[in-house]
Amino acid sequence: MTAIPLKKIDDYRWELPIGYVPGMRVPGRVYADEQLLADIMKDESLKQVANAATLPGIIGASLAMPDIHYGYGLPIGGVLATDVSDGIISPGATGYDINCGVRLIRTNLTRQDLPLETLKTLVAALFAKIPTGVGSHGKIKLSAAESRKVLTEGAAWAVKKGYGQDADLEHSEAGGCLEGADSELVSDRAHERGAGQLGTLGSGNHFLEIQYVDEIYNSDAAKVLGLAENQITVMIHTGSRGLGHQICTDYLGMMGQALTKYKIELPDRQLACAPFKSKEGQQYLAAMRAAANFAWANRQCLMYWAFEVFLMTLNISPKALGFNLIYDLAHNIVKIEKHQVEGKTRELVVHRKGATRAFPSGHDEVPAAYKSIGQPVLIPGDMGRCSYVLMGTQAALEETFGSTCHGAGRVLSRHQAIKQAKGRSIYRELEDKGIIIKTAGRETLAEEMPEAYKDVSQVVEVVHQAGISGKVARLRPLGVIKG
DNA sequence: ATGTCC
Repeated sequence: MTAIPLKKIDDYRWELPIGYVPGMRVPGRVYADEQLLADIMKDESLKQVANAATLPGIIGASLAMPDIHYGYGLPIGGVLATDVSDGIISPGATGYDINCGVRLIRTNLTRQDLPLETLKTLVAALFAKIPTGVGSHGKIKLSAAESRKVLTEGAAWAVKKGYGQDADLEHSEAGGCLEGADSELVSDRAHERGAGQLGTLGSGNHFLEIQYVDEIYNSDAAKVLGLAENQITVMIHTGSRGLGHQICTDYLGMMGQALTKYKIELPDRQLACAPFKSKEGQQYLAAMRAAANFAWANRQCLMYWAFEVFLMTLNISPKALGFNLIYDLAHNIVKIEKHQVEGKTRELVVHRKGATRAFPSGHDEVPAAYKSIGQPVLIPGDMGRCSYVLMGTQAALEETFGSTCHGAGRVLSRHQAIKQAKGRSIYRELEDKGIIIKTAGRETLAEEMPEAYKDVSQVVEVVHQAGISGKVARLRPLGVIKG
């Protein structure tokens, strides 16, 4: 095996020099400590970081967050920015689950309000109400006309239908809707797959979790977000389901042909792309935005049903419950953003694939309520350990196009995890730690067991120490439903 | 992630 020529910049930054892969236009830059780096070097993800550095119009560096692992084309945990004038846009660098993302909800409850029996009842009720599992269908069956509205209006569609309130939209990245979505550029098959899946959780690492605030690192920021120790929160992690997956598949096909048409040479066809300004590039952008809007509507519906379950199960008033959205963000998406590049403002095509936007205080796109502290960054961990709330920083804006990590990142493949879980009861192991789980299938529980993931605390420590986000609070799981 | 192989 050839050694990877990584150059240490400091304890948390590593450079992958131009030349590691032929045709690199910029270096790669990896955010990691030595221990995480050892895991990262076990798979081919650094090669994928280098491959992305060959893409036309790439700006700065091909970036990798500490939770990177091997993915389709670009690693999960990769950030790729290109210039709108001469750069490309790539579905493989965005990911199959378009606008996979996280939503965090605060409540007025504390841990004491949820003794074990109440918690069990709540988890069972959530599992009964919210469809989970691969291919699951929800209670909303969208007509063709309604489907088009969802794809252009996003979370606002759900709020208009009564699933939530206007304040939810203000507390969401992009207000829960990207302008410029075009439902006409979404295939019939994608529409069909999405029609029955609005308000469903899905499978894999997607979850709905009841948590409590276990530790506060920044009390001023926590106060602005409405978080205090022992408070109950709810986190929802899901995306655009079969609809986004189908859109990615459809456009990967189109981009494969675009490579020939636009004479783009790549080290890996999984990075298939088209010039941003080309017809193909613009069509993918508009379809990708439609999928992103579906995902925002999806998380909005799920939040509303969770709200109903809490009200019914605990038999309290909405006011007493105080079920308010703190923030909702995308961690698989392409955004057109203005950034400073060598002292000049340039418009960039920012691909974040398993990476979270982390804009600083004062930034235009941070909700008014959080302007003083910066954009909330939500980092889901595995179901046995913890999740984090961070905030965006100026350093992130300057170094990583305003980006940070997105989660723990797998260390065991699904297959390896199933093998290691043989003969064990993961359910019991978690219950012994006070965590109540309900999943559609035993296999998901094994695939998603805590040891299948890196320690999210270590990942978060890297981005905190590197300064590309700041720790605000740690959340511990109490009850989880999964697909 | 994903009607985990149209």
